Parts: sequence; structure tokens; C-alpha cells
Amino acid sequence: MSNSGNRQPTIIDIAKAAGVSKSTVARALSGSPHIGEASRERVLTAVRALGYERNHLAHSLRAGRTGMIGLVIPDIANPFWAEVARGAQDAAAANGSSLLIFSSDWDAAREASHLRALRQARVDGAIVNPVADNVDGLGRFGLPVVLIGSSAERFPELSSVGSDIAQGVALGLDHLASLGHFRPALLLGSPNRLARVRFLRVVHDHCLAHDIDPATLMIEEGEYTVESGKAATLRLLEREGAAVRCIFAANDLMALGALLAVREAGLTCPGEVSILGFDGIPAGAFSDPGLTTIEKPARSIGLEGIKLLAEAIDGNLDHRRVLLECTLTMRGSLARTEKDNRSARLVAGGRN
Amino acid sequence: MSNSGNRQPTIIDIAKAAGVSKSTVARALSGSPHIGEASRERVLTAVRALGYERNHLAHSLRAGRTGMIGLVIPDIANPFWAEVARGAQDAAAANGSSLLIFSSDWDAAREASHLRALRQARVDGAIVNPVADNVDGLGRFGLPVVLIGSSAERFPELSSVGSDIAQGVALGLDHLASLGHFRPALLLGSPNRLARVRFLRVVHDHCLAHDIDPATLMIEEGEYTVESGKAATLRLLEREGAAVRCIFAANDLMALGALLAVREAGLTCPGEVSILGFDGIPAGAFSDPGLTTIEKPARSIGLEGIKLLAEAIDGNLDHRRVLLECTLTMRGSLARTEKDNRSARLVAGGRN
DNA sequence: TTGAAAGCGCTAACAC
DNA sequence: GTGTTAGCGCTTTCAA
Repeated sequence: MSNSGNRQPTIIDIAKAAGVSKSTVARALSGSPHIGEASRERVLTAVRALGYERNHLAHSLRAGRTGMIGLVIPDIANPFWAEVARGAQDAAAANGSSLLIFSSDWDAAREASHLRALRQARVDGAIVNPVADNVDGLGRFGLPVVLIGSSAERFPELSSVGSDIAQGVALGLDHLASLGHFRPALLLGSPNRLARVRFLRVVHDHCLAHDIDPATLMIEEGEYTVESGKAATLRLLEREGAAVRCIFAANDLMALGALLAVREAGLTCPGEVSILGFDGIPAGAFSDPGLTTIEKPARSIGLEGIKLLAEAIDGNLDHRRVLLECTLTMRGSLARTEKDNRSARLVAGGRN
Repeated sequence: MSNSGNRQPTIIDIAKAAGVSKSTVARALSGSPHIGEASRERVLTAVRALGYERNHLAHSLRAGRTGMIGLVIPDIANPFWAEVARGAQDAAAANGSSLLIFSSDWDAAREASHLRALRQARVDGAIVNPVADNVDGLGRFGLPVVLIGSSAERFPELSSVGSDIAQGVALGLDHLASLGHFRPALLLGSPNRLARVRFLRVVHDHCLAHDIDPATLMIEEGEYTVESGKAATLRLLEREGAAVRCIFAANDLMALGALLAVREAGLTCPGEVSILGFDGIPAGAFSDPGLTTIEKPARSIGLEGIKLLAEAIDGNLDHRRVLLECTLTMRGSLARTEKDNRSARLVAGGRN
């Protein structure tokens, strides 16, 4: 069993079959003009006959680029991130490159290990939504990177794409205010996430603009999951009781958890407690009531990420920050409140 | 700018820095015993100093295996498949390999192109849920493959993993029967999917066992999406009217769509129409009412897939078929019916 | 137009 | 214990 065992044929096999040298085969394959019509024909015939397919490894090793791109996101099972992955996938395919998707599970160590794997795989670049405390590791990544999300501030030299959280949060807050909710309780992610800081900052500004003392805001925190959102809401309800008339969650999964908690506490939504989410995952359409939410353009984020990364890989040094607009998706989880819960207005405070 | 430009260091750089040959470096790196303590130290020091990381491409080219595995699923944005991917991802990581995830979008051409890409990337093997009409392409894949789902029947020589659809459907049907629903309307996927055939077969058997004429079953079909499920249900309601007291959907997304349709038609669920899903996606917990469904062990499917593939890659010739049990997740979308809708009992029929 | 040869980074014989 | 060498499959000079 000499050459034509079962392994995939190489250009050498083709060369033999076509009676030419391997350089000629390479030329035919790459569509080089420096080759005779006759040889080209014979090569192509042999290629079809043997079912040759170029070995990407060897090609990449020689070419110095793999056509592979890494995508590191917190959780592929979270519909929002799955949608981002979908967008990136599509864009990458259109681009001729393939995507290596990794879930970091919000864990810095895992993220670091994934980044290392990507570097070793010699991906051409990576798109990552970094876990906060790992930001240093990212700085030394050594390959073109595009950031997704809020961490861009810490890396002014990297391109980044994200939804405009400031605009989104303001959009939500304004809408809540228009319904009479001036002091929504906040369901936030863990403190070491930049997204949380961002979120809070906008809320603060908004409060000040509306003469509310930010210090009086009710805040609970947890992870970005349904269970965690539910638990956090239960704690909130326990602690604040009837003062909770509106909840603004930093992510839809938590909002859905809040919904469960409210129901479990024997309260009604939106009757007694209004809930506003953030993300725009499809599941929000099925809840009872439907989840009103600030929708991020998930798929576009993935798509833009690939675009920016392609630029960076092509050596385009000037980084860019793409901010995609959030939209308000109204369903049934918000109700107008009669009580003006601005009770904690900034009157004795420093301002005014 | 000679050697230490900006490129990643190679073993040659390390060799130079440590004052040894590259084989010695390789030995130190691979933990070979045939090396002096002194050299090992110096190599390791140099490795740390230069931040060396092994080039996977070169390694793979030499080793003949890449440690990469392909996963081809219909849609990464479908929560069920995202969960499968998650399970596979975790198992692969534990395994030291990385996963290349592709969405085929239920499209044979796309699937074929992904399989080609995987072959060219020299993945060690692939796990795929094949689009029906592409089954031939799969036969010629030429690499170890593990099938997910029902197509296993067409490839008795391949390992496969899937949920036990027969058991799951029977479970659902029995439960429906226990509530008085003997002739659920069926919401099925497109005819060229093997899963549909399977599903129907079990329903038929069940009908016969309960003296129901399968030909009297109400059937609608569509794609495995919410929109499609909704449209199909609307058609069903339009056509059959009040005869529709129970719907059994072949997938949760369609079931959720059915729920929307029922609501839109001014009907109540489960009061007037009961709905049973199939998959067990998280979103089913938030609908109104909660979706009762047959839950497939999505994550385990991914996990087992990797296990089987690892076996196949290791040259374990005897294929295996792993069937994971489905469970019934009861929420609120099913109600007991008073009317015995076995009206179409097999009395005049051929049997008996 | 074509072939020979070098080399991408790594590992595994094979000498010494 | 260590260095030298060949070669994985490919592309790309450089000669002819």
C-alpha cells in the first residue's frame, strides 16, 4: 500500500498523476498566468480525479495567516450572545474565514486560557467581550483584537463595537419616567464588569437631571442569568417591600427572572411591579406579560465586529469605535404608576 | 531588525537564547526524559523570557492531527442547538481540543460547504446533524464522523447520539391521552427531515395501539421557527376550527409560535387549546402559560457526541448508537379535555 | 513555461 | 544527553 492509501492526496500525488512538478500544480491551483494551457488542464483533471483538497494547515504555515478568527463571548447558551455569534459567523463566512467560538463563562482564567489557545492556533485575530479583571491579559494578546462591549474605554488603542449603552439606558429611563417611574430599582451584574459601571453612570446622570438623589436608588446585583435575577428580585422585594414599583434589569435573562420572582411573591406585573429588560432576546416575547425591553442589535454587533477585525488584520492602524443604537421594544411588562415616586427628590441635597 | 522583530518566537529563537539546538528545546518542551537538568532549566527560562508559545499549525502539520473538531448544527441561534454546542464545547475543552462550530441553516449546500471547510482545515473529526438531502455528501466525508439525531438510520456504520425520539413522542402521546387528548393536531417540520419521519411513525403506532385511524390526524408543517409555527397554527385553526383542542409540536419554537397563534385567534391556552412542545428550551418557562414539553438532554447530547467522536478518532472501529432519554417537563399549557375526541375511532376501518 | 530548491515551525529518527 | 537531519504540504524565488 504505497502512495494512494487512504490519506488525502497532496500536490505531489497530483503532480505524479498529471506528470508535472509540484510547482506547476501549485501554479495551476493558484490560477497563476505563468502556466501552459495544456499543463493546467491535466492538473485540473487530476485534481478532480483524485478529489484533491488543499491542506489548510500547510498553506497557513507557509502563508503566515490562517483565515481563522477567534470569538470569545461569555456564554454561547445565552440567546443574546448566540445571536452575536450568529452575526459574526455569517460575516466571517462571507469573508472566507472561519470562526472559533469560545465561552468564557464570565471567568477570567478560562478566558485567558482561550486566548492562549487562539494565539497558539495562530488565528488571524480575535473578537472578544472581555471579563473585567482580565483586561491586562488582553493587552498582551499580541494579535489584532476587536472588543465587544464596554471595555473599550480601557483600550483606547483597540477597535471596538458595541451597543450604545448610554443611549439605551437613557432611552429606558426616559420611557419609565414618562410612565411615572422615576426611581426604578436596578438589577445589576457583578461589580467588576465594566458594563455595570457604564449602566450606573448613566442612571446617575439621569437622576441628577431629574432631581433625584442617586443614593436613594434601590440596587440588587447578581449574575446575568434567570436564576440569579430571580433570587436578586426576591431579596429586593424582601428588603424594600411595596416600595418596589418598577425594576430595570441590566439584562433580559435577569428581567425574566424578576418576572418569575414577582409572580412567586404573589404580586402582579405590570399591575404592581413594572419590569424593563435590556438585550432584546426572543424569549422576551413569550413571557406573561411580554417583556418590554431595550433591544441591542446583537447580530449587527457580530457583523461589525468581523468587519472591524478584518480592517485591523489588514494593518489598518487607526482603530475605530462603532456604537450601535438600541431600540425600545414595547410589550406588556410596563404600566403607568399614579404615585409620583419621586418622593426622594433632591431637596435637602447639595444641588439647588 | 533581525530576528526578534515582532513575530512570535519559534523554537529556533529559544534555542539561540538558551545556547542549545532546537531538538533540545523540543525535548524540554515535550518533557522528554532524555535531557539534562541544566539544559532543561535554561530552555524553560528562555521560554518564559521570550514568551514562547508552540505554533499549533506547525505542530499539527507534523503530527498529522490538529486537535480541532467540527460541529455542524442547523442554527446556533436556536436555544436547543446552542445548548448542544455548549455541551460539546465543554467536553472538547476538557479533552484538550477546540471546536469549530458551523450553522448549516437547514441548507444542504451550506452544509456541504462547511464540511469541505472542515476537511480542508484538517479537523480530526466532526459531529453533525445532517440536513436530509445531503446525506450522500456525508458518506464521503472521509473523516471520523458522529451523527446527531435521526439520520443515524441511513448510516449504520457511523456512531451517533441523539435523544430517543420514539420514547419521547410516546411519552408525550401517553401523557396527552391521560388528559383525554387522543388525536392531537401535529405541527411538523419539513418533509425531508428524518426527524419528522420518525416522529410520525411513532404517532402512527400509538394511534393504532389506541384504535385511532392515523389518517384522521390533523397535520400542519413548517420550519422549526416561531414564525413558522405561528403561521402553521393559524392555517390549522382556519382549516379545522374548533376541532383543534390539542397541538403537539415537533419543536418548542414552533410550539411557542402556536401559543402566539392561539392567543391571536382569540382562543385560550390551555382552556380551549392545549399545547405540547418538544425540546425543552429555557424560553418555554416564561411563556403564558408555561410550555409543557418533552425535554431532550441537549447538553448531554453535545457531550456524548464528543466522547463518541474521540473514540472514533482513536480508531475504535465499532460504532455505537447512544440514545438519551427524554423527560416530560410539565408547565401549564396542557389541560384535561372532557370530550372524548376519539370520535374517529377505528371502527369501520380495516383492522378489527 | 517549467522544475529544483528553500523554507514556514515543528518532531522524531539517527548519529555521536 | 545532545546535535544533525529529514520531512509534514505548501508557496515562491531562482534558474533554466
